[in-house]
Amino acid sequence: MPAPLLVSLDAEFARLAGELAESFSFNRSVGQIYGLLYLQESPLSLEDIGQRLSMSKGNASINIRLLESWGAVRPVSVVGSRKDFYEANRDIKELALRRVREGLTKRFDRADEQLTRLLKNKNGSIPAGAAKRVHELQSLLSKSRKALGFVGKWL
Amino acid sequence: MPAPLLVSLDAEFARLAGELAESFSFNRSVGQIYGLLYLQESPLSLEDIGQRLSMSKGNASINIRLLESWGAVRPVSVVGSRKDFYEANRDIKELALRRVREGLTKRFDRADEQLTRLLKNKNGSIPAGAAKRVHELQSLLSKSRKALGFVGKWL
DNA sequence: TACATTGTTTAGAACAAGCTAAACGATAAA
DNA sequence: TTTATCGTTTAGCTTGTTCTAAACAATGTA
Repeated sequence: MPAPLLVSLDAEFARLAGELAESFSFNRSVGQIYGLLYLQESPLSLEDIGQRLSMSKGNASINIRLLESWGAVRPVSVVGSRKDFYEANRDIKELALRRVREGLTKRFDRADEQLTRLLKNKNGSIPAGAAKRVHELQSLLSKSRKALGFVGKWL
Repeated sequence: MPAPLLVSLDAEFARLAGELAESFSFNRSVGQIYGLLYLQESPLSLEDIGQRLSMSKGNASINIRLLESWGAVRPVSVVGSRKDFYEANRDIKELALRRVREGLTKRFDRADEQLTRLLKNKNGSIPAGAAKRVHELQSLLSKSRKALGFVGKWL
């Protein structure tokens, strides 16, 4: 299938959003969907989304629920229609900050916990140097967790 | 192959590092290699690394060069041996900050550039609302780029 | 020079992610 | 109740990534 010669602003914008999403290790579809909704004046249905982005409704369904779970899109009811409509939460700053904070907090906590367990399990058979380095790591984790509270302060 | 009952601190720590790396969308091997080197008292050769982590030397070679390109490990010469030896750069804070800053700067710049080109190409056929939103985006990008200069200030 | 030792590259196997199309299930309308 | 219209789930295809094993290249040594 040859690429279309003239694409709409929406489609092109969604394409870019898909690429950007991929560069952040999201999948392409969530980026395209969010990008499409970001520009709309009014909410779109799943069917709209699938058609405009040439993607299956199954795929649209899965990824719109992902976006919903992050608070990146909101379901909107439309009178006279049984369909689900969605609109974008355009506060990207707030969205991104929350996601970064939550994601990092979770991983830092998990890492800290695992290191503590490791030290406990191997207790007695740990070379002094290694123990020191693990503790340095935990100290960095602790500082990082605290610093997360200030993320976005300059935005 | 059954999992060994008693694993060394090194091996277990490398395993955790591999998992953590995966959670940050690196590959497992770079995490394991860096984790292994992080704890060592003295540099290890490629062969050492492959053996201790049960990975092929080809894989070790590729990923150690990746780590080297990030400044996460340093090659160290050892007198009396032809082998390449490596030690970890343990300044994780500096490593992570630089990587985050560089990665984000690159992506922000690219996105900004693409948006500008988009507006130019589609000029005339852009709804007012859409144009406003694209400009809001660019404004956020600009602020974010400036904020990157302050990342890590609280660490 | 011939050989041994080391790192790199390559071919392909194994695996994981993402997507489509179709089956399915639920719900509202007739 | 039957039918039509939706969203969700599933099975399987495609694609990209990661890894191993083996071939290869480079370099030092005898």
